Amino acid sequence: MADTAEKVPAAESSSSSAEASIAVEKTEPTTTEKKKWGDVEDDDEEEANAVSELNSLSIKEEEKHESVLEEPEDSNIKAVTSGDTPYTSASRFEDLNLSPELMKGLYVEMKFEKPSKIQAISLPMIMTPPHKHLIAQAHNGSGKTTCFVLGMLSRVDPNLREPQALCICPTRELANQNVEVLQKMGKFTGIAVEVAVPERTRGVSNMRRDAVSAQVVIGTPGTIKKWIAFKKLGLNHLKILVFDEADQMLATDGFRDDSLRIMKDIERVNPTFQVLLFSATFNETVKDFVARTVKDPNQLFVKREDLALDSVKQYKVVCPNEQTKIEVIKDQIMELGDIGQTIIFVRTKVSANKLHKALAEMGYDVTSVHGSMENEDRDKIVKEFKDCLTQVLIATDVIARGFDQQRVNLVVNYNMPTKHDSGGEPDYEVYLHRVGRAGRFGRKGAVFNLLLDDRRDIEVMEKIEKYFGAHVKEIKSWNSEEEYKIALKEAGLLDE
DNA sequence: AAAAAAT
Repeated sequence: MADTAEKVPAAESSSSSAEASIAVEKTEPTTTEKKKWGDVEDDDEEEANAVSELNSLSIKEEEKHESVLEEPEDSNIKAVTSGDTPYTSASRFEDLNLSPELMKGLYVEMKFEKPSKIQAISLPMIMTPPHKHLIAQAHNGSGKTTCFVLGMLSRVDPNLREPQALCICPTRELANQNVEVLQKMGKFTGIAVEVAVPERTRGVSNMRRDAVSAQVVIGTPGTIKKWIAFKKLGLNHLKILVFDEADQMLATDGFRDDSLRIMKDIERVNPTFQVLLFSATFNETVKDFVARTVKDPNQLFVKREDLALDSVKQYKVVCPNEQTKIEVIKDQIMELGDIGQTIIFVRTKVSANKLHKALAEMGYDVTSVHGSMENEDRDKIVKEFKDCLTQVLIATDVIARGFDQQRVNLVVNYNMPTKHDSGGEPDYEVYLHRVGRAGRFGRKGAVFNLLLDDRRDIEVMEKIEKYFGAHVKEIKSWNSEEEYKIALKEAGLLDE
């Protein structure tokens, strides 16, 4: 892997004046009977509220300021602890007892100043014995990656040349990205990381490799399973297992079977290992499952209405037909000039190819990425985009989650995200994740939802608005350049 | 349908 350090998210905890005013209530240690996450999140009854007041440290937004930069971490994160271990929110990295090498990585390499809100709350929970499991929900772009990467680095023994931390991700892109973050943050620690994703060379010689000696392994389910099966990934010293995009990793239509299998394999060897589950979204179904699967976890969560990023303005455009969508892309989106990078999400791989071809034939410089491409092509396209060599990327939902590129200011939903099985119901989680590709760490951004002029699309959009309690403004004429300009100015992406 | 990856 080439050195890609500078593309790695580095600003997760860069400070702003807004942060100074955030009050963190340090509640006394709570002695809590185990509370299922679902009990609290369904804040339908007073009972739930009572629980969260009594048993949680509740970190509240201190004041609403009309700041231009709305930081996602300004909003409420509720914590529910399990057991009687006291946790104190870490307002500074110094509070965490990290090694000097790790501190240097944070300050010098990552250029962090202090923990973001989710980091301040979750890191003590991750690091304090008896190392309880953790389920953590936090906004897109709020620094979740740092939480578990730092968690892994701090819990690993650099002198033991055995795998001790394992992180499982839904896509190779995400695995690679997390590896880069870990390498950068752990640069001075001497901790090694290995990425477990399908090799370029699909073939035989794969399993002739040596057993992994790196302390940290990050990868996708299939390859990890394979390494375990072939005894290339020893589990004897594994003490921490991380699921990135955990709701997807544990969803029935996701990677549930693989994930459970890996968990069981580890549990057999080491019953006391710690599990960390991170995502911006956890729907009710997944939540229930998680509550039954992971025992007595500490829990952090965000209310659905607080989850939409205020810094990203959302718009909808009703297009008379499919062809006009392409014209919108061509005449409006592609002609915008310098507003940063853009991701155009489409529903299928075929649409990705079609749109790519259509735009290329009109002379536009775009690239596209989806799961049927050769792995090395995928890597290359994504790297080019991260290096800012390309401005507009057409993509399926491969990169809907987690993809961190701070210069993405505009997301276009060429197709709205819908669930396949339930008759065109909106996929709320995917929508939120797509939107989250813009506005990383509180930056400004905009989303254009291109709707076909039929009931289905209109309804999907309405339901999404209702679900998140967010207003999505309409661009009244799909071909009015002026309206798009106004929208972008409003979003803060265009000057006068 | 997409995603991972190979039973």
